[in-house]
Amino acid sequence: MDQDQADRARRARRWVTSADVARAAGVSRAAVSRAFTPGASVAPETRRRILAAAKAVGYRPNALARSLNTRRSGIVGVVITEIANPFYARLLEALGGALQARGLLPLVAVAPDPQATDDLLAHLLSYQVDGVVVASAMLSSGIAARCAAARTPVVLVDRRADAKGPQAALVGADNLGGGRLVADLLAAAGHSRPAFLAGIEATSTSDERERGFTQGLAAQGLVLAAREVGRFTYAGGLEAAQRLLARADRPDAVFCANDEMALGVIDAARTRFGLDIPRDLSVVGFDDTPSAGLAAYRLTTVAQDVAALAQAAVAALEDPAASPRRAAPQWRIPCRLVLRRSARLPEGTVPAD
Amino acid sequence: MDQDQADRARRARRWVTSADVARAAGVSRAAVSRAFTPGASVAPETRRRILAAAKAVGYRPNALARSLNTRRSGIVGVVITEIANPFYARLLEALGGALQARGLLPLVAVAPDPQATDDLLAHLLSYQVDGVVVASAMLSSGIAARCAAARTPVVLVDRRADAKGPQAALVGADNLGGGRLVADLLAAAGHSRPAFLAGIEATSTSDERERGFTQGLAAQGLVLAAREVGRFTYAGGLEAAQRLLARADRPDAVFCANDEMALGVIDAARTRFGLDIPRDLSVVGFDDTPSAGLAAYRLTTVAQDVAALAQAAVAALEDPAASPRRAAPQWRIPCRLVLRRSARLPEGTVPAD
DNA sequence: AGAGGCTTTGCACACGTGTGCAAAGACGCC
DNA sequence: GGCGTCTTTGCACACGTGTGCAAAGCCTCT
Repeated sequence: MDQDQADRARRARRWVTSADVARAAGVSRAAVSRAFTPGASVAPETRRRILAAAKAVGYRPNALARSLNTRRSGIVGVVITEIANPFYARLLEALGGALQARGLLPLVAVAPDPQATDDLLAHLLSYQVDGVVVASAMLSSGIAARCAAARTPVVLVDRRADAKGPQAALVGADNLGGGRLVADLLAAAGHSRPAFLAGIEATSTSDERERGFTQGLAAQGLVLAAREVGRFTYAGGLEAAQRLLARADRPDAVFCANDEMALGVIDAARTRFGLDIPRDLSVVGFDDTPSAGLAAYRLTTVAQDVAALAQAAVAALEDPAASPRRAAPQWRIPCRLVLRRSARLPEGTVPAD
Repeated sequence: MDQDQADRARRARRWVTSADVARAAGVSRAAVSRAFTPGASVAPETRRRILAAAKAVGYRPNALARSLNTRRSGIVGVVITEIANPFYARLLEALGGALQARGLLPLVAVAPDPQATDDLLAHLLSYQVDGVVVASAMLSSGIAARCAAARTPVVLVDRRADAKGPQAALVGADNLGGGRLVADLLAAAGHSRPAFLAGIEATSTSDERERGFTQGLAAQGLVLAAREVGRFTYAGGLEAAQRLLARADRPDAVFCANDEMALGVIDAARTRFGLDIPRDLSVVGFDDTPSAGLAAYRLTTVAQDVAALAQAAVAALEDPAASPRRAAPQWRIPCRLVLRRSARLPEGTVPAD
């Protein structure tokens, strides 16, 4: 009696376990485990009875315990900075959806700065994550080696890895192609003095967009008239425009490495130089952020297919070839030009809105 | 010899475990465990030797196994919808930071719609999360009961729980106070026909902001001149403004339940009615989204202290009183008015930018 | 009816860690 | 030197689940 009472008191503090269900359904604990494992060998009638008993006592398998011996946690680590940046916010949302569609869940680490990535990644790794998605942060060679040792697939989204050490799989927008699209557009609209506004130097996204742009211009017989750096921010765009538009040979078009800087350029052009967009200056951005569609801007921009990006990242995770090795696989998602009104339109084209 | 070789082969596929470290350091496995537990009883010299050995073999404790018998996973479930909404994106970023500061990590579930919340929450719960933060989704009474049974603290951010069943702790901005701030501002600026643009009916955030607004107006001897609903979206704001501004007794000020709708109202007022903001119409938003600061809008708005919101949510999680019970504790974070140029300024006040 | 094959079930071990308990060792005091 | 106290260490069990293996049950075919 006393023993029973003590037992009851202890039970009350514990979770409902598979043993409770087994007792309730009159089967062994192994049968309960099998009832919750899709392909397992259980008689349909037994499974039904067990599931009913489980529902009655409010049982759900403990994912932690399950992970411990299946060696699959169902968790994917995600390292990301500046979620407040609309592009990364959309990416995270799409990534979450893509993971959930496969029964996975993202364990998110917000990196205050790129240096913090290593510690966070180590923390994520201690949860035996089934994979890691690193967005907007460098991957140090040290941590990459650890992932390789743990046989944990790593996917970099829109970033290139540290040159040294094992390479990780890479998923990203086709920045080169996007840059070329803009070059073609500006050339077709008859611009002659195109400028480029970079984000942060030595960033793969900014670099690739620039290379694609200049290559595209060259193919059309044009050269870059000016170049500035705007740190990927609105304020940076304002400042860069100040320098860019004060030049004697003012550019007649600016391609910005992201939308936020493009909005800054437009505002500076209007308020500080009294220019009309796009009559006096064409401005093109990158990302197709929500603000780009606002009536006051109607920014022509290059849209990334965020959903496809997320799908590819998850697919790369499941592909064993994604685990760090010598030859790093790459997935490149095509970009799409969104024609609005911040850039002069070539003959015969119509804006999206 | 053969046995040893087979053993070695199996080891190669396994993770580095505490037993490996114990062997390397010449101590028992228990000592290794204690070396990694801050307050545990180990001789300093022994701990040093063990940590050195651990570093040498590349050992990090398995968080899953640890969670299994400490009953603390170090994971906090976060249910959130529409991360793409800048306010929730900032919230998630702040939440991640606040959790990490306490050694916790957010396991994020993206709810495609409020109905999906229950399944996702159940999934999160199976990972024995130490707590759950629900943002932007209702909490059904069924799942609330399950959390209570599992003794898992639940915090609702900016949402009220289902009226029935156990209540969860609630953290949110002081929406009533925010609404009153706007009422006072508009009254002080001499407006006589204030309108309100609601987000989604029966949403606690929209309702509370409206109540604070109308109460504040009443205190100043004013009444609501008109009221519309805009679904919290830019497009909804455009449409609502269409109806609002076509009225014979056109309002001279509109308070919108969030910034996105406010931007829609401004754009509709300018492009479809040729109004000047703020000469012909004052517009005020809520949230202080990044777009609100853009030069083309300079939206006067009510800023929520997102960092404080996140801090409070984490604090509420750690407070045992936050676990579902009869009396639900509430945390209310004060709001701050950000004066820009989309609303007429009272005498003697100066805009923020 | 009996043999053979297939399905279903339970036992027992494994996953990697934390921790109560007791034993062993170190140290100071009389 | 002996005793008591405090620190340090190891044993062994617990956490909750999955799964290989063998036993048992069932069906079919001869």
